[in-house]
Amino acid sequence: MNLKQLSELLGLSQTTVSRALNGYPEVNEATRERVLQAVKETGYRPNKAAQRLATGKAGSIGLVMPTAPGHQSDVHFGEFLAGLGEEAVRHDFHFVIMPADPDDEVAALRRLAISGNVDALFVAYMRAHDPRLAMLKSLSMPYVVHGRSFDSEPDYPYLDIDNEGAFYDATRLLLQLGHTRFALMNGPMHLDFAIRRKNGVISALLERGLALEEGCMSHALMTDEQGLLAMEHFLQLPERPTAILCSSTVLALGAIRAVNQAGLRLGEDISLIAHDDVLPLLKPENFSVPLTTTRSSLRAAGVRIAQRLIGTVKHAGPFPDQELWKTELIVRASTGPAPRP
Amino acid sequence: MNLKQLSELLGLSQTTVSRALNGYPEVNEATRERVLQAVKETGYRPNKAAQRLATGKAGSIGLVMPTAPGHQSDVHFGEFLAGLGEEAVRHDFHFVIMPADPDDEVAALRRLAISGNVDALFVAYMRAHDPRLAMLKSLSMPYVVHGRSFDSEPDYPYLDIDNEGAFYDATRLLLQLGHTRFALMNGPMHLDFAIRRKNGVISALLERGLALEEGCMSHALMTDEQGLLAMEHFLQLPERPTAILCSSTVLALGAIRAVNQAGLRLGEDISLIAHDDVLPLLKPENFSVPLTTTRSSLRAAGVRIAQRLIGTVKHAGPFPDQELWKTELIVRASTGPAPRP
DNA sequence: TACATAATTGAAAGCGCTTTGGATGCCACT
DNA sequence: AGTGGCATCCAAAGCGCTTTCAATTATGTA
Repeated sequence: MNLKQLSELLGLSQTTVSRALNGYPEVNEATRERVLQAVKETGYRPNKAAQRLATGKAGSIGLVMPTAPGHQSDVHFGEFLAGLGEEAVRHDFHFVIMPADPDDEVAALRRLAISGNVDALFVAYMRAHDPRLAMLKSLSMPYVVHGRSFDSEPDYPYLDIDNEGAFYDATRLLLQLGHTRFALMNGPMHLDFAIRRKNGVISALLERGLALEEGCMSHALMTDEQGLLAMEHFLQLPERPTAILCSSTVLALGAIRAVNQAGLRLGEDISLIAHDDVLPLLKPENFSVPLTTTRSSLRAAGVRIAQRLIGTVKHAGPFPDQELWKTELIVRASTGPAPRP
Repeated sequence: MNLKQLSELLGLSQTTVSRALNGYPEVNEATRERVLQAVKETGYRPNKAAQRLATGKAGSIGLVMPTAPGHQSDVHFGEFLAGLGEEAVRHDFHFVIMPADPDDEVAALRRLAISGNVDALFVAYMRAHDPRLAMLKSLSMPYVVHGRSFDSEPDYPYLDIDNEGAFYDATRLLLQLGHTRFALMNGPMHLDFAIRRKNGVISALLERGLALEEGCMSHALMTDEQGLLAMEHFLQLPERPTAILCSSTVLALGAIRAVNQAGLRLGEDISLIAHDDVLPLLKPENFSVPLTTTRSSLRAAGVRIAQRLIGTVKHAGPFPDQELWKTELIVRASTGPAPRP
């Protein structure tokens, strides 16, 4: 069933039927009713590809999903997607997800943009110097970036959390508890948030004349295995750190396994603060020793970004171009006074 | 840059350029080279919406993502998606994901199908009596179902794992270890796999003249909270079960928390076997007491389903219509002899 | 009654691509 | 010279929708 058939069925022109369906005012209410009725009966749905071709809009936002045979799926991605979805469903938007090898990000994003399949783009996993930004700027298609690139003054639309502030505050808390030997378990070094978090830690330490030792920093994929390995490494150091900052509850999961295996007690021998993206599967309060965290909901960020993206496409704006969310510091049992030597 | 402009630039007709690009044989090799060269220089990309409109194909597979404001994101979904993506990227396919309220599944799926945005559909979370099947059958669009509906002889393309066999085997193992009091921690009752797993347990028990008590069965969302609650309930029963079968490592996560909180030892006081979807975040060997599991990779299923779907769209078939994968039973430390009373 | 105005509806031209059904020229073969 | 076959290329017709421009009818006003 297409427009032509439907209009013939109704004895109307395609023009009128189209207008009736799209809520144009210049069509008789009685006629509109008839059309709507016929749609119900026939189950007619406009062909999206044709709509897009005609209007240039198609009610979809595009994103690239990093993937590869060895590439481990990322709960963070899924959680963010849930947020996007929650908002998208309210506006009858959908996503076009282009899977791409992580090495092929820029090209994949460009393909997606030029394909004419999407109205707006979303980009995550920002790198310190992200080549995608230049491309996005040249594109004349709405986009929002999750995170920031470290380069320069950000002159692009983004939503980010105050990573530096979060880890600064967390470090301060540990300092106040008397800790002096710190370690940072971070995400991949090339990612923007990792750098900011590191800076937050360093600047808080600097205020007390402390520094983050080279060996007390790990940069790795945010998986629990990596958390385990990093913590094992930290625990073997001659001057074992007592305060651990951790970029994700996923890393913390492994880290804590290592702590337990070493026969140490979390919150006593070792204090740990993790960043909590509010993953349903890893609630900090459900850890055997509840985790002190810096918290910011990834899903909420997804919702918000979808709002901005969809709003922009629908010209429902204006939206603030740049948002920086504060995180919450929530103290639970994984932090305690520094142990006496 | 569109086809017309490109062809004018080259002094060729749109026809020839189109053919050159799509690998048709009736175009001079020299001409084809020129076209390809021009594409490189101009960065021309065909408009997908137009291609789809013209050909009816657009290189995309569609799926519905259940979501709602309260709806917790599901790691299983993300993991499966990773599998789909891994295969899709090899064929330059993408997904169209339509987020939909779980109550609106059928309608959402229909919208997606009729939208003309996708070449094939994927459907998961099969229900015992799934209304989507009838719709899919009426649609004349390729699809593959993950799981089966319980209704009747399955006459539709599916990929499923042998849920009944898996839980039958798991139960047998526990029986051999001398257990007599069983409990089943299952997924939502209306889902097909939950019923099959239950049947597997029941039939193994029946062979020994045992039955699954009513109070020893829980049906709930597969979250760790629900696992905790269910296990707490089991542990309070007057005749406490000693053998637990568990539909997911996610449930097991919570269940084990409950076991620990009750001061019981996994693998001694309580034996537990969980089904393992091979989620990177929940490796059974990483649990404090490594988990005995029935294993089948969700991601591998995603890869395979994408293969079948894409293959069908590309007429690269034929593919077996129905696949039933055996699961592996992997014995680790969470199972042990039944405790002496 | 005559004419301007508003309310409805339609015909047809795109949107950017694929594909059918010819053209055209060139060669080999009778 | 006449014929058929090949290799190349092109004009134009769609695919299913939106939107411009114009036509038609109904309504109100002088």
